[in-house]
Amino acid sequence: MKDSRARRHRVIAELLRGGTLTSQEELVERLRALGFEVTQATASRDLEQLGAIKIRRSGTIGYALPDQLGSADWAAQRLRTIAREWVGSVVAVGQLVVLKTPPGSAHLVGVALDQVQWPEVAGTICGDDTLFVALADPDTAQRVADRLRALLEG
Amino acid sequence: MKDSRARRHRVIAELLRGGTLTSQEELVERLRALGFEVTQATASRDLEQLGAIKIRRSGTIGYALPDQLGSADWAAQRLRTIAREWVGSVVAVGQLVVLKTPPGSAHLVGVALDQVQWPEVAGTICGDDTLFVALADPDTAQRVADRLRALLEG
DNA sequence: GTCGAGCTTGCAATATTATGCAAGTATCTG
DNA sequence: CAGATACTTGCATAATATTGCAAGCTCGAC
Repeated sequence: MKDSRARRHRVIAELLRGGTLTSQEELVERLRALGFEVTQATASRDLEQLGAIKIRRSGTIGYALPDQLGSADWAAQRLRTIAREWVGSVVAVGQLVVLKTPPGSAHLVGVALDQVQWPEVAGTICGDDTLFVALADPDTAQRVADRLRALLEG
Repeated sequence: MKDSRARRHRVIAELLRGGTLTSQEELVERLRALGFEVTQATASRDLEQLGAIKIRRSGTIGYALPDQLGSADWAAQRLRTIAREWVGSVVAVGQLVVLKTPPGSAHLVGVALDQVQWPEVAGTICGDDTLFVALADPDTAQRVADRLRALLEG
């Protein structure tokens, strides 16, 4: 039984990538199905060693590797939740979209926006309560502003 | 008591940025000190709504906002842990550093490496069991390779 | 082989988190 | 204002996760 832990970790990393692990008990079961007999305590330690994080997105719980935070649906949901709570206004001006937030909260929105990785978005920069989103041209800015506004309502 | 939740969320976001929250109970206490009387149940829901994640780095538990994963010490520790387990060899060749990992695990290492954001590293690209790290020139490559090797031993 | 140091794991108990439900509040409609 | 609807929160409890400890391995030195 030499270094079964390394193999196990490799498998866990794949499972995490799959993105459907909702509890350590579930991980234990999945591992058992693959021939690894371990307990939940070990699962806990394994997840720590892999640097896995626990995230919750509207209702469901899950473990993930840090890089998966950019994964499309999770990022989109987060942007939606965050934007609804924190964004006061959305205005397209020239090639920019300007968002207003409560004081000190622009950064929060900026990060969520960065993480969805919309291809049109060249970059964002946050002040204290204001956020600039840089687009290629006024048309694109208009489109992105519309999409953001839709997000706030939908 | 109108929309105290929005204010509370703002405060929580700041506390998260501080980076020292280790449990929801602790969050409740910190909030109480700031004049917000809520229970752990609410703290749980608040953290979900903010999209906070739970991370563990060698020993300590903590909550964070997703963007803080890049934060220096956490990223460094993760790289170290990951590299030790997954990196087989480190070779500098010309302006590249080439890392070998077990099959399928290169990506894991690549992400950890991206996240530490070493300034010399121009970029990384991962195959299945191989990882190229691009540097400006052979000298830099040599230095980075050394640093990586030090990480594996230390 | 035998001993010891250093790891890994399970067990069991503790600690922490999540959530169904009901009560309390605000909001809207007429 | 009355009634309906939608949110937010606490309480209590269920569900999950973490950890001290002791047992069992592995490896290297003698």
